[in-house]
Amino acid sequence: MARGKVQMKRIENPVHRQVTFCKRRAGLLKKAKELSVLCDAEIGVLIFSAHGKHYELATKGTMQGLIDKYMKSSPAASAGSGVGLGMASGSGQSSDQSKDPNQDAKEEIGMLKQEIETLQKGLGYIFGGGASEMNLEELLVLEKHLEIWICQIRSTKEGILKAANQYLLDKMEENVEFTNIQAVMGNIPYPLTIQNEIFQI
Amino acid sequence: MARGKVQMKRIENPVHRQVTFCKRRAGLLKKAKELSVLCDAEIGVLIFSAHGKHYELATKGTMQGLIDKYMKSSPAASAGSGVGLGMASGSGQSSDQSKDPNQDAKEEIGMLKQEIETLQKGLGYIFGGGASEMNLEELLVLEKHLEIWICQIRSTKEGILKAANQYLLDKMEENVEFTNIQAVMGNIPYPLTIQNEIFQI
DNA sequence: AACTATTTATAAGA
DNA sequence: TTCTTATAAATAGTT
Repeated sequence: MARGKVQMKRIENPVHRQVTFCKRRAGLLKKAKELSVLCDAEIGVLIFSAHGKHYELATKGTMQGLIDKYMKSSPAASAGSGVGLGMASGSGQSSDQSKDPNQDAKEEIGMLKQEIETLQKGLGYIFGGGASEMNLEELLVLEKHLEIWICQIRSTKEGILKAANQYLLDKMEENVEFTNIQAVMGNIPYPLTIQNEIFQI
Repeated sequence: MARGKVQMKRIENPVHRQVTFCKRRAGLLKKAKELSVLCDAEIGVLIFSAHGKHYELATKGTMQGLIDKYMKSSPAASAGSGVGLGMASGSGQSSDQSKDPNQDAKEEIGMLKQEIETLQKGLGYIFGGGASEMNLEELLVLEKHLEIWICQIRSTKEGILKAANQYLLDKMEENVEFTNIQAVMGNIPYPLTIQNEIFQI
């Protein structure tokens, strides 16, 4: 907000990001306190930095008290899908007569958030600690895996192209004409078995 | 903060207080989201108005998840995992007035679904489209990304090694002796900013 | 950590 | 309420 607009995306420069984190964290906590004082509201703020450090603010009482209050007034968010990594999308929307459409929306939002959390966990697992740093050894392992992965992709690509050629040759013998190679490619099924192996380190 | 300074004390005029509450609440949640996105932090905000209505925001996952995390790490410093792949989620949830709660909810659901789609795509590329297959074009895209990723890893590796060399040279000048190169490497921090880029296709 | 040039947030008024 | 606008605050980039 000064000397240039800032893009609303993760700041990639770690130093810059850390500085901004400090500044904006202070700003956020200040704003929270002000809102609490001015409007007589009870406010809790929890901040977990990407590196695991945490900061908190609770106006009027303790964070624990606030959490208790939240637990009581919140529609007990316990889902536990246990999706895994081969999940299907979409949200289960109960179609039977539900009383309050607003309540429905809230439930759906809760479910979606749960699903997002699961997905993020899956990705985080793959990338080894999410936004944290990797050490040299981990880098080497990752590099090796990526190399293997690329090899397999290239070989799969080759397989696809060969299959496509064969397909075309076969069809040519049958005197079938094609003008749309995309359509042909789309018709060729092929197994893609490479990925599931890669990241089971 | 405009057209006159405001005293930092409870606003006595109820109408004025309510208006300010609305405005500043929105501002606080916005700031929280921004901090989360810019600095890759996980943030939860709980607001209880004086009259008991409550509002909440949880970036990255659910408030429940955040609370669990908070409970575990308790008021003390500790290391967390913090996944985060560079996307933000969350939104304010209100229990009473907003311009149009129904519209808000719909928008939020749309955003969350969008986010899930993005995440699934990321996972899908890795694990092969959920259970489905990848077409040639997708393979090419993936190959390209992997190539870029490997390049970045190699450049990061190089950076680490250079830093390590420099570190050793510096220490040698100080006549410090090392027998454990691992320990030395472990002391060298470096940024690894590659992950968040890769799957933002 | 300080310092500004700017961008944001927002108090008051309509 | 919502929009507008003058002004206070926050803060990005620099030093």
